[in-house]
Amino acid sequence: MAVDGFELNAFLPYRLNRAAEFVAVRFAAEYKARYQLTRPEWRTLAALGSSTHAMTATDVGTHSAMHKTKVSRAVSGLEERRWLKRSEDQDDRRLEHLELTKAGRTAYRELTNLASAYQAQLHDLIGVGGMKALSAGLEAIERAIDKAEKRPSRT
Amino acid sequence: MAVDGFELNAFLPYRLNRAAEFVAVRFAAEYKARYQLTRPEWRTLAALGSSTHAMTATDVGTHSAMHKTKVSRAVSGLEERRWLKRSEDQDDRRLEHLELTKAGRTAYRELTNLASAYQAQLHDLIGVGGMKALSAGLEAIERAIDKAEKRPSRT
DNA sequence: CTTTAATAGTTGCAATCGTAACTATCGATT
DNA sequence: AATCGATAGTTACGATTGCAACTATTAAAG
Repeated sequence: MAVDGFELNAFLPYRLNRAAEFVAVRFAAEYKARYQLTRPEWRTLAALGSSTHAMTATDVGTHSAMHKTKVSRAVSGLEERRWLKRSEDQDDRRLEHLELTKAGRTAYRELTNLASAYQAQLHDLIGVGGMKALSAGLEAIERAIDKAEKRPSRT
Repeated sequence: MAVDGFELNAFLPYRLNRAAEFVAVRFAAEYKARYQLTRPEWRTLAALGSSTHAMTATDVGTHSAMHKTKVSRAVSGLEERRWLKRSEDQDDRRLEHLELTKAGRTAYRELTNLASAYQAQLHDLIGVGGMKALSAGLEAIERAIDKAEKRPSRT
């Protein structure tokens, strides 16, 4: 269709962004309405809530692909709500370990109910096949991300 | 792994956003450095450049999943560079048809070279299988988006 | 040890964003 | 044809963002 060899509809960053935005907007509207949570806050809550052990802010950033200042502010926000508490690392006092409080875990559980319901809607929308393919494709990217995180890069 | 039934690593909005962000950041750095282009500007340029006919601002917005104010500003930016020209619709004067100028098409061609090179890198990074799966999955979402666009929704 | 480089996290500030309100125009209803 | 509701696009303004610079701390190099 294009004169030269480039096909925008096959260009991954464009397609991914479009899909991610489409899918995120509706869900964000839900938790924003119910909890006045911002996107970075939800993503931080999710990262912490899904982890069995405490994480540092940097961990949250790499796990969610968020800029460190975004994480920093989200952490402050969640702390003000008393959904999260920080604790200094004894060996390395630059680090702070982040953990959800009881209230935070409760909120997380409620949010995951919303999330599950939304995931089910998406499932209906794109079908089992689409879901499986997407999952496999995202896994491939996630492997690449992990690989890239060993050899560092500024985010 | 999670206590309840929710698995963040299987939650589509989170995964998509993460992947999209990872993939977009590196590419954005390239065209920002070479052309001082913002992301919305690149996306608008891309939408127009890949289309055979003129588009309205609304078209650009739905095609790229960008908010209309973002599109509006990106259009102004591209117009100032003289990469894009507007023309009023004769039948409906609310509409303006957007087209790239010669300079705009040239820029688009240069940008698509960058894009192709980047796409090749991604291809290497995630492999043929990952690429195919991802493509199939994204297609499923894109179909869903098109469907959703018939029955409207505020973006 | 002392100096230097690297890392974790925060913050000031300018740039960007999205909501809501606005202008202008069109189509439908009466 | 006057009114009302919808749509295209813009803009004012408060909120959010990311860059760069900063503090504090640790690791590495000499």
